[in-house]
Amino acid sequence: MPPQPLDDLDHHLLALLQQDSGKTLAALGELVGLSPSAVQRRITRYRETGLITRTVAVLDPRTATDALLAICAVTLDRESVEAHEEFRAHLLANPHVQQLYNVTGDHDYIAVLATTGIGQHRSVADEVLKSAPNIRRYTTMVVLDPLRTTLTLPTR
Amino acid sequence: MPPQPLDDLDHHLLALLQQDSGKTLAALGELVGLSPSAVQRRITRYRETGLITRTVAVLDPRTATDALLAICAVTLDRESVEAHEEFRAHLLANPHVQQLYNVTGDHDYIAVLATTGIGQHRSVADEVLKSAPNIRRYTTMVVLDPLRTTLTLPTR
DNA sequence: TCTGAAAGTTTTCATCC
DNA sequence: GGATGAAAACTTTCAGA
Repeated sequence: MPPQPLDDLDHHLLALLQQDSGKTLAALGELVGLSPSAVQRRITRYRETGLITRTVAVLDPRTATDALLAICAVTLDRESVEAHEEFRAHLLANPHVQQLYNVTGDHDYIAVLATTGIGQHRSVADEVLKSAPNIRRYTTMVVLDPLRTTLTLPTR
Repeated sequence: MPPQPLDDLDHHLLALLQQDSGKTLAALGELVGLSPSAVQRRITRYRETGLITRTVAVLDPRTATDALLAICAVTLDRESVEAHEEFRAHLLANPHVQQLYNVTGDHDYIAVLATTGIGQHRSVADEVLKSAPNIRRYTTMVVLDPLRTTLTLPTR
């Protein structure tokens, strides 16, 4: 799948779709200056090339049933490939791991845990972190306010 | 807007919609055991109550034009309300700030910066962090691998 | 009050130019 | 890239449980 070069209209469309994918092809076309069929062709291409992986509904963490977010910085006690693989598999198996990043610096991983409250957080943290293999240490930061939560990526 | 209690069907629907909002009402109805119109009524309610804030297209950070993610932990040098307000406004004004959380612990904020490469990252980091008000210190962790990037929240 | 079904409208999809 | 017709989806309305 050759990652075709994007033109100005693509950048514009992708920005719009990342803000709101519920617009009709006609509405999108009006905004970017294309016919609905041209918009449709481009969106189909984004999907086929894997640029757009999925479209999802976003819940408001402030409205959602007492959503509790926590950010964990994790350092492994071994740097072997197997240790990392084990750790990743363990965390990715848990649906409460909303995000997981392998990062540079003092920590190896940053994980975002999403639960419905402090009670659930405790049990998930126990299961996900305490029982995870190869962890040297971890720090948990409870989210007091999710000021912005998007997955928007710039395309240029 | 009364945050109406959710029943089992609501939990099921919300989980499905957070995974893929592209399904048709008929397909969703089949999965949860409701008619398309009943499904639509519920989804409309989620939107009206603000539980679902938007539906968006998700770009693959690995496929997207050399997307570079970085996670910054920020500590402010003053704990005044004004200092926090200033800092938040400054960061939220920048579209490259993909996520921003106010957290407990040694740091005050965790920010996720999304750029198209190290060059853009430098300029954004300069603009967003160096010129931000009230920052005592910050640490930047470059994302080597975005193993999971969702905004999925559990509803129970 | 919520569900299911049907009618009317809009959007999407596929093929054409 | 634009346009058209067919298919599909969504929205609204209404009657029943």
